[in-house]
Amino acid sequence: MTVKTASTPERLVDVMARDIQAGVFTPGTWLKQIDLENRYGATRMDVRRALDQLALKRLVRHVPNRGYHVHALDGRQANDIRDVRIILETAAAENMVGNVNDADLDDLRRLAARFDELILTGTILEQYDANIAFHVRLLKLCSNQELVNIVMELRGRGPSAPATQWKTRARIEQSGREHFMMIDALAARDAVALRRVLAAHIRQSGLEEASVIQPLERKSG
Amino acid sequence: MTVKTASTPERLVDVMARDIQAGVFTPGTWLKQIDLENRYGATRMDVRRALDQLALKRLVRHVPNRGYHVHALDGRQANDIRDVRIILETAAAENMVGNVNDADLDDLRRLAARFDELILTGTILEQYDANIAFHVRLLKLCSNQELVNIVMELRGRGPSAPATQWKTRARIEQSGREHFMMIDALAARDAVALRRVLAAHIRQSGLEEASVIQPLERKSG
DNA sequence: GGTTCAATAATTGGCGCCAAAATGTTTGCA
DNA sequence: TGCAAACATTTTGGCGCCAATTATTGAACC
Repeated sequence: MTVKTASTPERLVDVMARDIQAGVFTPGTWLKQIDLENRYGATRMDVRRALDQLALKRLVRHVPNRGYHVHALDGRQANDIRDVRIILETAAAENMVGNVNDADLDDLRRLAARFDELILTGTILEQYDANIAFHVRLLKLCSNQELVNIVMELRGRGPSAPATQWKTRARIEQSGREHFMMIDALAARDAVALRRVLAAHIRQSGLEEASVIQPLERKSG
Repeated sequence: MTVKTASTPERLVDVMARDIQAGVFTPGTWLKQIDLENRYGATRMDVRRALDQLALKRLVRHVPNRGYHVHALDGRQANDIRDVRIILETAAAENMVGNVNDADLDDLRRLAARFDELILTGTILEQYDANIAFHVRLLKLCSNQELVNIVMELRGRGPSAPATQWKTRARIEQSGREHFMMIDALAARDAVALRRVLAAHIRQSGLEEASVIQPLERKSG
């Protein structure tokens, strides 16, 4: 009863990470190794290796002699991750504006349009994938590959699961609009505008709440 | 013939990572599993697990059926990592200035003084540890724990190995001075100055070359 | 004498089994 | 009937062995 087969065992971590992020396993769920090897058609050793790596990525938590369970990050961690993403992605904005060309813009318009289509017609998972595709393409404009890798990892760890992220139809439609606002800012080579849209998009709040560079929160007492 | 024993298998990755960063294994060296289990007194399974996690951290590279070898990052990666560190640590400067208190400053002065002592009397590894201790204490001033974690990881991955980092006595002495400059900036609650010193410290170059916020490099043609 | 090919030795990597621990269930007792 | 203790089942986790692949050595041939 294998739902998804990972062609290479190397990619099992990615498939599992995607399932966790997409909300297939809800936070707190205990991930039994037998279930996982059935579901993914993998050997026990591969499952254990993947679990270890997911624990290193903080996506799951390991309790000795009890197993692995999906890690639900508390509000503080979610806040911290979101702030780091804003720092990095807004820092990359200037670089992206400097690197973008017409072919990039065409690609991005196509991917943004596809996301908008799927708002109406697609499943949650399809929307998730289309959103990722857009953002990966966007990040590729940044010439700092390490920054891209870190942002991608944070995106996976943060509360970006569709289940928790796109709570309302209004919110997901707003995300679609923001995609086009990013493209417009890129086309205009307007780094400041791009930073504003990015920060707002990451905050998942209206533009009016977003400032370009916002100091981190103080230590909570 | 176990050189270092890892009390808990959980920490084997950390010990190995530290050895790689400290230059015990030079880049390119093939890490034979048998040698590793002898050196660290670990089982083969633990060694393999640690190797996998180090590969995930990009500290070693895996070649199927040939083994793992220490990964030497090219100049571009080193650049990218350094730039990300500058972005994150300078972004944290304001937060650190806002959080610091007198007890923190005392700790930092003590650790900075210890580093300076070890410049004269200590081994390279002792200097390495003292330097890490100072920077860990400094980073603890930042209330964003995720940012701290990422910076620590980058610090491990970057070209921060003593062998490559502190090429000259002049350079390591300059590092010691910069530690105190950071403390002075913190004591004065001067975030701008702290950013300048941090950026220069990470760049390992004189202050005159460092700007507060420097745009990332363009895509190289 | 140099090159190629084959046999040997060494190393990696996967697979499975079995012990230890924990959870859930049943049974006995007050 | 409620609680507690012992048993059975499930699940994790470690350990070792053996096959597959690669490096190395030696020999034969050109």
